[in-house]
Amino acid sequence: MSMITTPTVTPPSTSATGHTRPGGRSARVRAAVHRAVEELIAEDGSETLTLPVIAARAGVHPTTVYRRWGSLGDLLAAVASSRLSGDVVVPDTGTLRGDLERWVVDVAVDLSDPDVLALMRATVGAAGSEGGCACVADRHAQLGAILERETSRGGTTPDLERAADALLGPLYYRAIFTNRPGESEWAGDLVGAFLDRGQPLGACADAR
Amino acid sequence: MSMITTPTVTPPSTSATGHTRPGGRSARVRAAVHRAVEELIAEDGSETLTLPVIAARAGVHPTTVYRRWGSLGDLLAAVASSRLSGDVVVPDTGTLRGDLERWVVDVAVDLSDPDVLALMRATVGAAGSEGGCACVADRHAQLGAILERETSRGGTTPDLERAADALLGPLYYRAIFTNRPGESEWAGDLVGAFLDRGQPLGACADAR
DNA sequence: TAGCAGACGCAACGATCAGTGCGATAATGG
DNA sequence: CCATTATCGCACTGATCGTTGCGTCTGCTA
Repeated sequence: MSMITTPTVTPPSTSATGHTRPGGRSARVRAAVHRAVEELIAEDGSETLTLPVIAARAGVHPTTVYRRWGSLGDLLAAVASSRLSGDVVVPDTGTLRGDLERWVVDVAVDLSDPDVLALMRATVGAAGSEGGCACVADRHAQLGAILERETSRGGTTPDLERAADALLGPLYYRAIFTNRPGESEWAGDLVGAFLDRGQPLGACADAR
Repeated sequence: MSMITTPTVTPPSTSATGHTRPGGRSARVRAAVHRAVEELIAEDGSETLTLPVIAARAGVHPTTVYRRWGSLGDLLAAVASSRLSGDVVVPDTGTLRGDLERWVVDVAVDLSDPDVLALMRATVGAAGSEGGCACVADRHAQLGAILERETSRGGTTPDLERAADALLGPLYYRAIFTNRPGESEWAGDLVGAFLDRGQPLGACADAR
């Protein structure tokens, strides 16, 4: 097994809300609504984003959306949690550095998509702290899996919190609070700055 | 001069929109609307946050809010830019490390306020990328001032971008995407991890 | 002090939203 | 294959939003 998928939920196929009836029509409605949310956010950027508009785009009655998801925040959190999960697999390059570098670059590439950014912003704004957690929960789990595998290799691994601070922190900070999404090159340097801690001060600017 | 204030705008006193008439009534209306936004966000957390509600809380006619600020996103960006600026001064402790440590702790304390968090989340969600920039523009300028002063002392300073990634990144990442706002102790360690780069891997977890 | 112009309040309009019973449909389990 | 029940569509209502035109007020300037 050279690739392990993310250890989050989504076990079988469609993965509805996971409660009662993940059958055919419900899954179809869910997919349509999710796609409508992504499309609308990609177009208007969370302006004039209301439940009736989403329902109309999805070809679904507004009542359905109100009943299944309740509020716009919950719907956005669900869409974000579903969209931002599962599309990044954790590679196994044999070394911790290689795993981190490839994974960080993948995350940076994903974060460079304006649609993903708009979805994350809207989710954070409408769903509060739980929305923010929904955006990065999967990434946190992936990072934990990478570190855990290094542990199973017998290597010494840094703390998960520290790794999240040093890697996820700059990535998401740049994505949300600045206009430069951060290129792949810069993301790779992030891993170097985190792992290689023997360089003198000031040499980090051109340490590549 | 032992303290230098932030080098952003807000030169004289009230600082209206800066366009034409910063006089008495306009400033009063502006202050009332700003306070209303902060109060409402602190209470309901950006749920049911609309312009008529804000106007009613501020004791101002909704038309005024619509005409002066236009959209909810612009209003939130203005409030955030005003609220998140000027309340943190850049101390001068004599050393780069001391300046950074005190400033980072101040930022962490400010970010531990739930009201500030709610305001930032709402701004990011409603105002898009410019809203995010408005939230951290002042902090970026303060960090630049700290580094610039170290340069004027003759010391060698790290890159501003790197410093923002290593300090602002974890701070705002934790504030927005997690529920743990990050204590002062942890914030101080951030500076150490950024400046002291001679520790072996894995020792950072208990490097305090 | 007097005129000017920007800023505000008022009232009204159309449009849309959020929410609620009720019947119909289709997916699940025996 | 059939009963059950979760899920969805439909029609409807009250409430609120966003916007506009016009008159008034007040801060600025000659």
